[in-house]
Amino acid sequence: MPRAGLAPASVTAAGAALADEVGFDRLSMGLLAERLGVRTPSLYKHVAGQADLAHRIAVLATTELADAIRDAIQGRAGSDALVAGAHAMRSYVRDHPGRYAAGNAARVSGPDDPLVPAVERVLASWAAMLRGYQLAPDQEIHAMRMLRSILHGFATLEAGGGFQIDASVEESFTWMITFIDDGLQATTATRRALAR
Amino acid sequence: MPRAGLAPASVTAAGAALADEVGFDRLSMGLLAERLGVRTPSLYKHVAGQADLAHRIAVLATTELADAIRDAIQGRAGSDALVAGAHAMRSYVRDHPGRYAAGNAARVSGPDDPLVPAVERVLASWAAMLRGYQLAPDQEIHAMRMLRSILHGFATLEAGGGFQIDASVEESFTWMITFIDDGLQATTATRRALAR
DNA sequence: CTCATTGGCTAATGCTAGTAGCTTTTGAGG
DNA sequence: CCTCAAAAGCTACTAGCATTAGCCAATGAG
Repeated sequence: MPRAGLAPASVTAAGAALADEVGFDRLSMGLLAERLGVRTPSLYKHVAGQADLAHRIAVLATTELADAIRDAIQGRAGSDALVAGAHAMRSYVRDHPGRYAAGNAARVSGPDDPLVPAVERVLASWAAMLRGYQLAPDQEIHAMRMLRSILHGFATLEAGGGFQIDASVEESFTWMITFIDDGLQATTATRRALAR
Repeated sequence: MPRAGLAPASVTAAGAALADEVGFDRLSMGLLAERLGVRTPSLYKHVAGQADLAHRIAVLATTELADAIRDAIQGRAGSDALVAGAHAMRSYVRDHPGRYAAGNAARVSGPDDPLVPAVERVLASWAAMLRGYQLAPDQEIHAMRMLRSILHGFATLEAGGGFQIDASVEESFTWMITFIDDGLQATTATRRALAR
């Protein structure tokens, strides 16, 4: 019997690709094994089980998402950075719905969990982007949470087919980001006016 | 063997309660049967299977959510209605995370699916609330989608333990709703200024 | 060339959803 | 009060998926 040349990373990558195809909730060890041309028990030589596989996919997805957002924001500031970052995130979720679902389902297992730095990188990119708006320090956390809520909410509703009405989802997204941008600028402007 | 006096509605209600306790993803037929003091196969006399049970819980949750939002908005307008409706939704998801997850996982099965009118009632309440801001007609759909995104996103992130930093989640929510309210009012004001 | 390690396999276990078919309760109508 | 058909429980069983045990061949360092 010839070897398939698998490794934890390649199994994880194949699992992520499969999750994107069939949906994270339909991902099974048997299906993944079949896709890799191997029998189910062989997978256990590379990942500890389904929970481990899901967690590895989550780390992969979060890392990829962090990269995508960082690259999009790179060299931009203010509105440009917000628009670019937001679109990068939406694109990522649309292209990789299964991985993103894995990322949402994952829970941090301990202090050494590689998911922790991956999540921190995503948050750091958003924080860097928001810095361009020069918000009051005590408002940054609120703005950050709002941003995460709106982007995560839009992405998951879109992925779940939640936007049924026949109106451009693209247009709604742009409108929404403009709305947030205007509001953030107004928040800063108000603060400056009060400081005078 | 005495009868347990079950019915589709009571099985659904018990399933919803159990989902809230242990999480929607951990809900199983066996666990629900045990909770109801009955053997697993007996449940199939009342619901067609796990998929049917999940769908019934989704309909229940969506209906309850629609009621909660309608009651909160009742008799209020503008900012008051937004604040009340948003808080009602957040409270509902915090109190019933399992049901809400069932609602999110559900897909409309056909034109006679009772999930359809339930979802429509939720959307109708949000539409009624937004009417108080007197937005331009072509902006209403965008505002609606933004509102759904932000509330759904915040609720799911909160339910999933996504807000780790030691800052008041309550305060963030209030800040966020105020931000949206300000933006909606500014949108209307801008339109009025332009109309002059 | 040797041989320990690694990665594949088959076989078997256990858990969960779901089905078949039997029995008892229930309640409507004689 | 009796009859009896429908409904609601039960036990026993099947099927699918995750996982484990244990075997054997491929690999590569010495």
